[in-house]
Amino acid sequence: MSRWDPDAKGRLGQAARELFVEQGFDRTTVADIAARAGLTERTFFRHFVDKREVLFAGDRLAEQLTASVAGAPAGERPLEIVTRAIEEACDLITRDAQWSRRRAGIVAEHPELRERELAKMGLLASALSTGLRERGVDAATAELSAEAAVLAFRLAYERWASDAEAQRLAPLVRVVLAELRDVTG
Amino acid sequence: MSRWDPDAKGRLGQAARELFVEQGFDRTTVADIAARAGLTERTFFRHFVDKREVLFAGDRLAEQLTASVAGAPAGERPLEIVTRAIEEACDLITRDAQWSRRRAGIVAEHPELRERELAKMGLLASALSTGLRERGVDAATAELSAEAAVLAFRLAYERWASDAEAQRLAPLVRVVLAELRDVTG
DNA sequence: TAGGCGATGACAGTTTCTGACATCACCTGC
DNA sequence: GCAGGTGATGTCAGAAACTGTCATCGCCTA
Repeated sequence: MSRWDPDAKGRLGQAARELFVEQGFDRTTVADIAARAGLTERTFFRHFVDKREVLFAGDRLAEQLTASVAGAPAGERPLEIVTRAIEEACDLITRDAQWSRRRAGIVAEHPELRERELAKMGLLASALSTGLRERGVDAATAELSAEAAVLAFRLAYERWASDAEAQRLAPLVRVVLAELRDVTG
Repeated sequence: MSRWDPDAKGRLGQAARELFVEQGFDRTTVADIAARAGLTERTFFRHFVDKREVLFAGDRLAEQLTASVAGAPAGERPLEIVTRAIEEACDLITRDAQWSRRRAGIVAEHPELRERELAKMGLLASALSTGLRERGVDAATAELSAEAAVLAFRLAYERWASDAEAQRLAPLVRVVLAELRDVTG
């Protein structure tokens, strides 16, 4: 696998994941990743804006959430719409449970990765909020519903990742959302 | 003002703020900041862990929040405790309204600064959550109350910063919290 | 088969950030 | 007064992350 072989981005991602597991995020340089993928450092930065981004390439998530919100039945409460969109995404996210937990561990250990994760959550909230507004939901309700659902997802994901016994992620989102309702109610 | 004059950290912060306003965050190097403060780049990194941190040096915030939670009257609801703690912090944060708004503008324009801002919000939520648990609140309620209050603060702060007409920040937090209750209820 | 096009390489350069050691100002005990 | 300790700063070298620029490669098409 090198230079002109297909799926350079995928190979870079795979190489990065392997190296992060083998020797940790800090001690892996971008040059290491590129070398394992049979490419150069410069090419890495053409596919990923920075070194951290390789762990957050789930670009389709926002699109899927947007599509899910757009396809929700009429007359439903905004919070219910975005919550179900997130539930559907949960299965995609935790498809490879072992990697998901490993990845969560790596992110948890590195402040700069936690920052990026929070930023990505913010993007998801924006996508959901925009989707709701396009359905005619007023701006404040859209923003609050989206942020509340993403908050629930974030806390649920933390619990899921740190609990080796935990099975499916989606139900945990409902649990956290219920706790949020109790706390604010 | 140079080398052995007092308050090196303060001078670095002041120089950074001036330069960020004058020529933007990107085009200001750490060497520029240090030079204006009469110090060296190396000394900058002894006072701030990285270039971004100079805009987030409000270290006392977490302490003040913790103290505020610890001093709250017994028998109050957790959400009420953390909300009042945040309201008290609002006045500190917006003491210099002009700089607060300028700073918010700089942060909003730079993804890497938005990341850091979100991370700091996370630290505030952790501080509030810990404070609640030390009062005997169960872990889930503490976490949810803290995160809900910080979410309300974050959205309120966004609205305040982007609305030149907005006066005090604290009442906006209550408004957003009420919206959150409506949305989840 | 020539030429256009997109992806990659090569290379130099800037900037951020770190480690190691020297130097300076101040304070303390004698 | 002065030797020595202590904390803050300077100096220097260097790694690593990123960026700009131009050359090169493989493929596709006229």
